Amino acid sequence: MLDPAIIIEQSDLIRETARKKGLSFDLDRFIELDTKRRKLQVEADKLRSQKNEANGKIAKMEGEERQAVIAEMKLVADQEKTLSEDLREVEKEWKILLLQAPGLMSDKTPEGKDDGDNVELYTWGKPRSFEFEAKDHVQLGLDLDIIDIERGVKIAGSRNYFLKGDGALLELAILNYTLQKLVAKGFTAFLPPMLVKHEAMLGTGYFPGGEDQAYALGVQRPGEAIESDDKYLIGTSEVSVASYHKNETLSEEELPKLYAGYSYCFRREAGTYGKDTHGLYRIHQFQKVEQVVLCKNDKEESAKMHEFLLKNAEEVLQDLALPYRVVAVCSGDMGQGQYYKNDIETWMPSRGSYGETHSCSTFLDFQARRLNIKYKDANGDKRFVHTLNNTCIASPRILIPLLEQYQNKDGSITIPEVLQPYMGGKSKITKTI
RNA sequence: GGAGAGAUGGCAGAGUGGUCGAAUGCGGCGGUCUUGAAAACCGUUAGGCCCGCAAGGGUCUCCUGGGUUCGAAUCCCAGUCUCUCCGCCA
Repeated sequence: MLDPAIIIEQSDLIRETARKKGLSFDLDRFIELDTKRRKLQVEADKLRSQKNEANGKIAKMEGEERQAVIAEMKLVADQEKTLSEDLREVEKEWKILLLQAPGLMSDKTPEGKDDGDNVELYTWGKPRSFEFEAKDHVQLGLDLDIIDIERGVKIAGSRNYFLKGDGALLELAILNYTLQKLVAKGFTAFLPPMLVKHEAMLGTGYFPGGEDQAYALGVQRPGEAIESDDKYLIGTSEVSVASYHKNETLSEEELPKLYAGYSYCFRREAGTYGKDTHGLYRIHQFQKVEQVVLCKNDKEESAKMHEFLLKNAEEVLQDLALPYRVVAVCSGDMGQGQYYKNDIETWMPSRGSYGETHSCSTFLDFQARRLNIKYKDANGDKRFVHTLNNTCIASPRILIPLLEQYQNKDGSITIPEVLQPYMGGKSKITKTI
């Protein structure tokens, strides 16, 4: 959410930002409503003030005089009621629009329409060249009996899978390794709720707009029965962890908060029919270790944190010796609330390209305003924190490059050294039976 | 799932229709005293919105949303959450 004052005062900038991000935001309507809202509030406040003044007096009056004033105030109360209703109506629409206003955008963000316009900043590592015919992760998983997509689909529908045996253990190893690494860097580990209230989705900026992508429990959809739970499955632990301090005022000394959320993530992937249907790339359920940061309301500070989060994720890929590149996400591929965003794309041999595995975002105070998370600064003033987040590892997508890059000619998979302690010391995944 | 109790400021806790945004205590902050500290004493100590260059003023908020009333922390309705007891259960 933007500071409403900014929308009014810098309307040209906001209009431009909405255009660049490809968002529709009815700025003119917002300004119109804002003007109306102020006017109505001034009038309503005046009538309320009249009422309050009379209330004190009526208590002390008696007889006819009292009855006369009460009769008079009855009229004022009626007027006030009508006016308040109008005000409430206007505010309602005003708030809905405010939630749709685009967050500010960094100068560093390249302008573009979609992910095709993202700009590569640098690469790390070299894709492996195979001296034998390499398999893709689906074939490897099937042959080693560690990934079972067919049965996953049988049980849970399209875009579902089982991880099995060493496949299951490997995923846990990667996640555990990553979490430990973050904890060693000062992060606090979180196992957050995966089922959250509407306000958490709203506060982090996924709603309104992203309702299609979230699994909802007990919420009425067209043609479906109504149930009483109004709960949503998170698409990322960012939703729960960033909301952790909702409606709280922190002290400046305790910032930055470095949080590592570990959870399953659920995504409906609506509107992606036919896209990335092969293998474990685009699926409905995965596990992720997410970095979430709350820091001071200072662009330099959040830029520093952004760099920090990016490097943490890169380190994990470097530990795993997986080649990757970092891109600057362009305006059109960025979310409503994001100020600056980098994706890390890891080399995936079977795709013959880099595929998105991480997403690092700076929000400034966009989320903090919605979540009402403040801190008291050195002057004693209350300010909204800045929030950031970045994937540290997400699996099973990361298994795609991992399995494919680490495969051997005999069909076995070498387990990266850093993961071996998390796999009971095992160094290879081989065919069992 | 059944029965009951409750939700008030940072915390504890009064207040059951009329100057109540709210007593009191604790905590926090500032000060007096002190070589320093403690104790004691004095003062101060919520947030949102609106008007205003500012000083300042108005308004809203006692879980949330409606309602009754000239007037609601207090009365009514709905919802949420917490606690206790019983049942069920990973």
